Amino acid sequence: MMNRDAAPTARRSRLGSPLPTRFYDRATELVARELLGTVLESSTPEGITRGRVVETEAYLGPDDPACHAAAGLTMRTTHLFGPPGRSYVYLIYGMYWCFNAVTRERGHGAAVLVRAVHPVDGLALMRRRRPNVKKDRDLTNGPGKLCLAMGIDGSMSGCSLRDGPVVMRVGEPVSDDEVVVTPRVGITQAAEWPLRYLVRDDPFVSATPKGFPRMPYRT
DNA sequence: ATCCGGATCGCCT
DNA sequence: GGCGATCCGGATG
Repeated sequence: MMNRDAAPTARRSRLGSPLPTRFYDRATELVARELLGTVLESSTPEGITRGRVVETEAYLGPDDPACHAAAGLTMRTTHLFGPPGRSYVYLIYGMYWCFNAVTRERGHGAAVLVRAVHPVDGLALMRRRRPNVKKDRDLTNGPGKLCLAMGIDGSMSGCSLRDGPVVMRVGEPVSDDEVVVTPRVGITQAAEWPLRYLVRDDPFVSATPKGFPRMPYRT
């Protein structure tokens, strides 16, 4: 019983270094694009899981009506307004966690939501954490799903992504021609803004809603 | 394959 | 008081 579903086949190469803090202190759209191909790692008492990032969304800050920063600095958005290179993990719909990497300078309030990863390590642990999932592709093809599979929750919000327990590492780069851009999923404000980035043809990318335009990536 | 409602609760108006 | 940066299961075509 190996690879019961299609293909957890992301390259199992040497472990990359944690991304430097300056990686995050740039335009959020660029960080979202360049986060594709990096490796998200989570360490918990149960073990380590890793996944290759295959889908992200940029949330630009106070002038982006879909971004939590648009509501100003509140208790919940403390870490969103913190320094770049840290996690911002928040609860949605009262029951799911969403993982973000904070971008820009401290106090700006921008971040990149990781929407899907392709499992690289700890697949057995991911399956154990999601006992009702039948096909491996449903383990991590959504922002709430990947947090469940990787054991990421609010206690990890605000952690340094160089020190853990959640770490982002250098991975196999994704070329521009593999990147597809669409509007962001599940929002009503600024619903047309093309700020979702995904790796074309990766089976772990979440579903693109009907009617969404798909654009090539243009620098 | 696609659509729809229910779950569940912290946060903001 | 109402609404989410969602997920899942059940109904429908």
